[in-house]
Order: sequence, then C-alpha cells, then structure tokens
Amino acid sequence: METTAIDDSEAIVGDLYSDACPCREILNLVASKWATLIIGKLEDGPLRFGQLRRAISGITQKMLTQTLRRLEQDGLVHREVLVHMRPPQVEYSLTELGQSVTEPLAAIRDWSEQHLPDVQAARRNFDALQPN
Amino acid sequence: METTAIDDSEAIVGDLYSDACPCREILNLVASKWATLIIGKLEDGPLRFGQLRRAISGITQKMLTQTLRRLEQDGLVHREVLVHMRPPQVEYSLTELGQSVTEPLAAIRDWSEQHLPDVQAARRNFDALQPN
DNA sequence: CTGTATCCCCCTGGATACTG
DNA sequence: CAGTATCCAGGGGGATACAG
Repeated sequence: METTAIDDSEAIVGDLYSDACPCREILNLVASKWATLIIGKLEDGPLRFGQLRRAISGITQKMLTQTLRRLEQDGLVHREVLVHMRPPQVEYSLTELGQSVTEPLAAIRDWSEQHLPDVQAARRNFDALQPN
Repeated sequence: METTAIDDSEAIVGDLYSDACPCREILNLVASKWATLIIGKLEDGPLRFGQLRRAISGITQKMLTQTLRRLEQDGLVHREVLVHMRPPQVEYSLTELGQSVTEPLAAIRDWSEQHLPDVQAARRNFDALQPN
C-alpha cells in the first residue's frame, strides 16, 4: 500500500495545533488590553458601569463599553439592566463561563509574577549585548 | 502634606500598570498572533528557521524573524548560529524560562479546547438576539 | 538558508462631543 | 449614569524585494 502518497519531505513537524489552534481566539479575546482587568475586577462580584470605570483607572468609556460588549457577546459577562432604577443602572457580572476562565488567567498571572524579573533581566542583558 | 507633589506627566500610566498585574506584559508578549505557535512548535525540540517557517503555515519571514527576536530578547528562546555550516544555519530552542511558560499556555489551550464551543454558541445566540 | 528593508493596509485604542 | 458617534494616531502584520 502506498503510504508515501503524502508529502514525503521531513519538513512539516506535526501540525497538531497550528492554524486551527482555538487558544488563539481566546488569547485575542483576553489580551485585548482591558479584558483581563475587567474580568479581574468582576471576580469579586457584580459591578456597575461607573464602578468599573472608576476601578480601572485610565480606561475610557468607549473601551469599557466596547470590551464589555465583546465579553458579553462571548458569554463571559452578564449584563443586567436595572430598569426600575432612576437614573438607570446597569450591572455587570461574570457568568459561569467567565468564572471558569479566571483559572487559566490566574496561571498566567502567577507565572508573570514569578518570572517577570527574569524576562526583564533578559531584556536588559539583550540590550547590553546587542549594539543596535 | 501636599498631595500635589506628583510630577505632572505620567501619573496615570504608572498607576494603571501598578494596579494591573505584570501579566499584561506577558499577555502582550504571548498574544502576538505568532508567539504561541512558535513556542508550541519548539516544545518538541529545536528547529531551524526554515523548519519553523514550513511548520507554521501562513507566517511570513518578517513575522517569524520579528517574533523570534522578541522571544529571544525576553529570554524565552535561545538562538544558536551554526557557524561552521555551509550554507549557514540557525537553530532555535526554548530556554528553561521558555519551557516554563508552556505550562500557563497549556492552561489557556486546555480551557480553549474545552470551552470554545460555549463561546461560539454564545456568539451565535448574541447575534441572533441582537438584530444589528 | 537566514535574514533586512520598504511600503502600506487595517485594526486597536485614545480623545472628545453628544444622547437618553 | 450609561452609551453612541466621530476623528485620528500608532503599531501590528502582510507582500515584496534585496543582501550575506
């Protein structure tokens, strides 16, 4: 039987998770500069729009709205409009899915806190050696 | 005491990044579209430039070089020039630091494989409800 | 084979102003 | 208070050509 029909070259080193890697989507989601901060703030419990804005210094209304929409769309955040309130208030909270993503996020955070000094040292060393 | 002593310039930025965790730097590093793929390929062992390029379909030489430089600069990847070879060859491998980052990366990957269907379902549901 | 150098598009994200 | 609408700068990233 002809098992050699496929590209015979040594080249491809197993493409188990090349383009189709689902983690890329999640990384894009989570690395969008504000998403992790928002998720982090909501870990402690529901917050209203203004509370979030004040809790995350430097964020603009636009980015807060935009990121919340995306998180809501992806099922990580629940948006609850308190209609009867005057003035109207909107409360955001993590869904179960959102809760579950805090675990891998914590893995990244832990690694960062543990190894960021090494990364920064590597950067300084690199800069020192490369007369760029 | 005068709290106005702050140097007018970058108070906000500094506050932002101290309030945030160091994980932002790592997320920026790792979410740069190609970095995780390169790290993933190198998990199995050292690879040469051309092998990496062929293993990661769609990547351009520019992005491969650029991302490898960054990973090298941050101490995650080791670059070994095989000088005596004709034509010259360059071999890339994960450093210990690079090896260690594969663990939190695996956490993200696992979560993605497990929950991406939920995310996609949430997206479809959101689109269905929001007549945009 | 392994890069470097341009050109250029597009998207993210920031500032600002306006609405319900 | 919550959200939308513009305008705009910067950088990531693709295509291509050239070099050691």
